[in-house]
Amino acid sequence: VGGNGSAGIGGVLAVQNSLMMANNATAGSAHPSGMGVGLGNGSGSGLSSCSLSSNTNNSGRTNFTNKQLTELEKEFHFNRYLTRARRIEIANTLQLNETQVKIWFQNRRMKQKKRVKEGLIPADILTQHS
Amino acid sequence: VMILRSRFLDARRKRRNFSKQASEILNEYFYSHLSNPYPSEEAKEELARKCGITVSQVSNWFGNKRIRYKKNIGKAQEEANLYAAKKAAGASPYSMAGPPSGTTTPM
DNA sequence: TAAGCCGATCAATCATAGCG
DNA sequence: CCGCTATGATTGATCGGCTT
Repeated sequence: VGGNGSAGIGGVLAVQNSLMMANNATAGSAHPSGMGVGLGNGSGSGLSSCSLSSNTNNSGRTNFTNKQLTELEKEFHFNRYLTRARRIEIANTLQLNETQVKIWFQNRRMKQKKRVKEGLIPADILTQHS
Repeated sequence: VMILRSRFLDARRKRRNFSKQASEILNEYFYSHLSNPYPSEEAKEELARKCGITVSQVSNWFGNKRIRYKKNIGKAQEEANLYAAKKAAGASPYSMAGPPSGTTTPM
């Protein structure tokens, strides 16, 4: 089922492994808000070409490698927020766009917030207050 | 290769289908608000309570439902539509406005 | 004015549950 | 017991709104 055409053998393969786990705190604020209505949408996908070292699927989804995810996680624990310089450095090292690194951190923050919210994951290191 | 492959089956995808009743409640809400199937945070909390699941699970359910509903339209989905029509007839303090389509959705 | 973040959602995919 | 479909969860990326 290899969904994606990840190499058949001896390739990168790799399915969602268990690369998660982290903790932290920082509460945010949740606010409801009115928004678009109705279903429908229509993501305009205008993809084409691009066969560089980006492993994007048929859609515009990038499949990060374990290495990339590991590095991002490591960096995240070090700092949940990136500075422009750091972002550039990481993007360069991992061969990703600055935007992808930025987005990854944003999603990661949300993910953690969610975990703290319901799940009890926490403990978080970095509670430097009171 | 493929080694690593999910070391330990994380408790994440170890899902358990929601109870029939929970699905009833969720579907009722969904079809009763087809014109805008986006429950507010408060609504999600209440649905979560009634269904005995978490708010995230409610969000996941609606997310999946919306997408999968679209991918069908014109299938058993319309059939499920009468689901709401039936229940809504009984009690539905919500407003049903413009349904997805009159008859058949040309496309 | 532009850039970043948040919150919600989308869309594709994974992995398992459940039924025939 | 096996194969297939239904369904819950994960996640890179997008959208609108607000802040800096």
